Amino acid sequence: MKWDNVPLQPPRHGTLSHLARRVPVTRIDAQRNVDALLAAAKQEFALQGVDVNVRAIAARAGVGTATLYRHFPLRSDLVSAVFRREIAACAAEAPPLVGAHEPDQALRLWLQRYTEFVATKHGLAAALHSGDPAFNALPSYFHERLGPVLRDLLDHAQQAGSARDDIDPLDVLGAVANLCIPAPGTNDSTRAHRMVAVFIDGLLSTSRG
Amino acid sequence: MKWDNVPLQPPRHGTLSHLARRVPVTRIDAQRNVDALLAAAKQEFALQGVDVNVRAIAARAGVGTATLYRHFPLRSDLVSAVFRREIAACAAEAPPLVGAHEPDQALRLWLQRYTEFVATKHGLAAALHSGDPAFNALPSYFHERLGPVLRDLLDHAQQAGSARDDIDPLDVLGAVANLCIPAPGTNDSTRAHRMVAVFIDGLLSTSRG
Amino acid sequence: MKWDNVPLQPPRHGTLSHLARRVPVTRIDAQRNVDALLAAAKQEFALQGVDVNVRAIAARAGVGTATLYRHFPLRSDLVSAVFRREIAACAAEAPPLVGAHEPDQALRLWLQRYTEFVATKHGLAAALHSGDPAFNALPSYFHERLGPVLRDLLDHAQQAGSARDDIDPLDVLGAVANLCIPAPGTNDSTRAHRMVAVFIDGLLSTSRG
Amino acid sequence: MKWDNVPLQPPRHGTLSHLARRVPVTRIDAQRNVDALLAAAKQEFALQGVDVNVRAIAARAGVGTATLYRHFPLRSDLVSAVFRREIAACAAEAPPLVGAHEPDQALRLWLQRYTEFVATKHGLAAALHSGDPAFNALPSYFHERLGPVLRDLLDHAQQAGSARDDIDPLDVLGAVANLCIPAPGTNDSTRAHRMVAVFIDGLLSTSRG
DNA sequence: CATGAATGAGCCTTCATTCAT
DNA sequence: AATGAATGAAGGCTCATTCAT
Repeated sequence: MKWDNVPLQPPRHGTLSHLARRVPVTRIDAQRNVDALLAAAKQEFALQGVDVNVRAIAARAGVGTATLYRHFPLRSDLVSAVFRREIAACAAEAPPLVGAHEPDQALRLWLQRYTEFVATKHGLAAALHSGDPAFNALPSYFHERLGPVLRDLLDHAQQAGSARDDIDPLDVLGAVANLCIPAPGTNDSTRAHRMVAVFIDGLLSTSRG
Repeated sequence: MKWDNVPLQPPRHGTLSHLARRVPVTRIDAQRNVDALLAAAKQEFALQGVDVNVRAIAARAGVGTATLYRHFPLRSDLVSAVFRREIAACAAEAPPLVGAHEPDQALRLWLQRYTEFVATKHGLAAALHSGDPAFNALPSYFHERLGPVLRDLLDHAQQAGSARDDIDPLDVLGAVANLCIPAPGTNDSTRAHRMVAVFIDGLLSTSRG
Repeated sequence: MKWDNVPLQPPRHGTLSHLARRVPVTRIDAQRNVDALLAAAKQEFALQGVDVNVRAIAARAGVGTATLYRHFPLRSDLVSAVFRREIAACAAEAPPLVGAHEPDQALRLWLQRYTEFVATKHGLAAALHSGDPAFNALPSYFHERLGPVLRDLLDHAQQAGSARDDIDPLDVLGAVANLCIPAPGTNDSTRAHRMVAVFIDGLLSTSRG
Repeated sequence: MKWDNVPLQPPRHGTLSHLARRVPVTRIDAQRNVDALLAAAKQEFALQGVDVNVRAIAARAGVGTATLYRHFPLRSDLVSAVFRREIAACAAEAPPLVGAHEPDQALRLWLQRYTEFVATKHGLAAALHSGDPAFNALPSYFHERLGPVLRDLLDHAQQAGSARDDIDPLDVLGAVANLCIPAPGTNDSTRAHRMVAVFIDGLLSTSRG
């Protein structure tokens, strides 16, 4: 605990020989392990879901379990890191769509893109709702990155008059993620897209009972 | 000789006592335990999900674990038993709705009723997708009971021209169940209903992109 | 069918039936259960060994487990009862052999008969040595019935000069029983007899190192 | 390690440091646990038989149960490891005996040595016949190591004319092991040797009925 | 006397996490 | 910084035995 309170930039006086050790450089081998872990985790997540055995990930990465814990103390840290780039890419696709399509079509296309992302991460949506405290940090991460994006798309569609205005984008994010959970025993990759399409139709319908 | 013992034999003709052994009489204490187990399981399922610790259920019911296994050898047996009656009740609500409402409204009301049912069974939907073989039998049970019901409601709405006709009722059942999975850390009982309402709007929208 | 037994039941008129209850007779149905249990146990012993699941025996006999316990409080009671008759038959075969054969041949033939008996009782020998206290009473039962028989056969052979005289018949009984334990994974019904034959050769050899 | 503090990009060629990870170095503490487990298992096997409670072994070794599972995933792994060395030692005693004694005497002495080995492993023979799949690999291990040895001894004795030639060495191995099973409730360490002596006499007797 | 429901101790096994090397 | 050995708490399940009906 004490080490946590140490100043981030401790005073350096005296000789220079001890300075090198103070410099927080990422060692190359450490970085290699991080990369290997991310690659391994991504594969295992796809194969067995995000609640896969910790040792399986470490084994695939060719490192010890403690190494995994060093770099990713929380399970959610690992999941976040694995999907961070793809989430960013997903978010980055919105602006071009807004420029190239009508508001409702842009919304439609982006949500299908988001579906694509979630549906291919087997077990991700399920894990997000597992109730396991280890994943507590994940939803907020998703929300922070994708919430504003969807808010924007919804705003445009609402202004165009084609989308209902009583919906929280965060709810939509969660709902679509839920719809990506496959039915047990099935392996129909189109089902999620079809169900999401229905949901989007509902989002874009102005007359409702 | 046996004949000597004959007087010891109480008159058998005219009674069914000699057949009673074959009749599987439900003991009242056994029935009491079954009831206690169902009640306990229902509570624990709601609190911790259907994959709750077996001992927790038994403890709450005030019985030994083996007693639980005697009456419900498979986990899914217990889950089925817990939800069987409610599923039946859910299915039974459809005919009255068909008689009392327009087709689309009947569909809408029944799906919200189904939502009510699933949403209050915390962890049920998640467990259905757990991949645990113990739950393999559950989805088919749901489908067998509720599939035809929804098929009927959809048929009516389709004939009335208000519902799309390219949707499998089983998919709808699964999709709505998925939408009932609560967002982690939240406890918004209305969220599921709101998301399902959007989905229903999509179901009932004939013009789509 | 029970109706088949009906003719066995004579008409019960008279008024003394309430006195008959005082007479400690074995009720017919009780005897029927005992018989069914013995038959069932014999089959299960042969199929799965004497340490077979208690419920399997009761189930095959068509009675409850408690009924089994009532008649055979100890596991060994059941085993003893099952084999009692056959053991007696085995013992009874000795005198004729003594009369009809040379001493060594009588010994040889009877031991092979004993081998036949033990070898067909799968798991019996193993159970006798299981160390389970439930079987503590069994060996003495075997010894009491068969010990004197073998003692007699050995005495004759020793007097004829063909058998060694430094052997306890009880040890021989145990040794032969041990030799009847089949090699794991094998089902060679002749192996026990062959090994016992070697052992008998040793018993009957006077010159030894 | 010093090498770790060298330049951040240490020269890898010419060294094996990058391969070191692949080399399964046996940690001294791990080895200590393995030794403790083997010692504990040996004692527990002798006291309670090889199907003794896993926890008992771990407790006696002073380690957690999972540690036992790490080093010996299968029960048979532990049993094999415990007896492996002694079996090898037993096999190794044959050649000297062949060189120093007459063939029949060599056979006799070695079988008594084998008896010594088996007789002191209480419950081993019984476990070999337990039918538990965990022990399936054990008999073949015994046979592979000791079968050829006994085959050799028998060949010599047969060529010398003192041993019968119609016997499979594997059968002898099993028979002698069986003879080592102690009579229940007894603790006569000489009984096995005496019974085996008789069996050997049979093996070495050429005239038989 | 018969029943079979109830019991609960006890077993094996797995796995996230920590710690000595 | 990396390792992987060690941990021990759970959890599921079985089964001999007792007890209420």
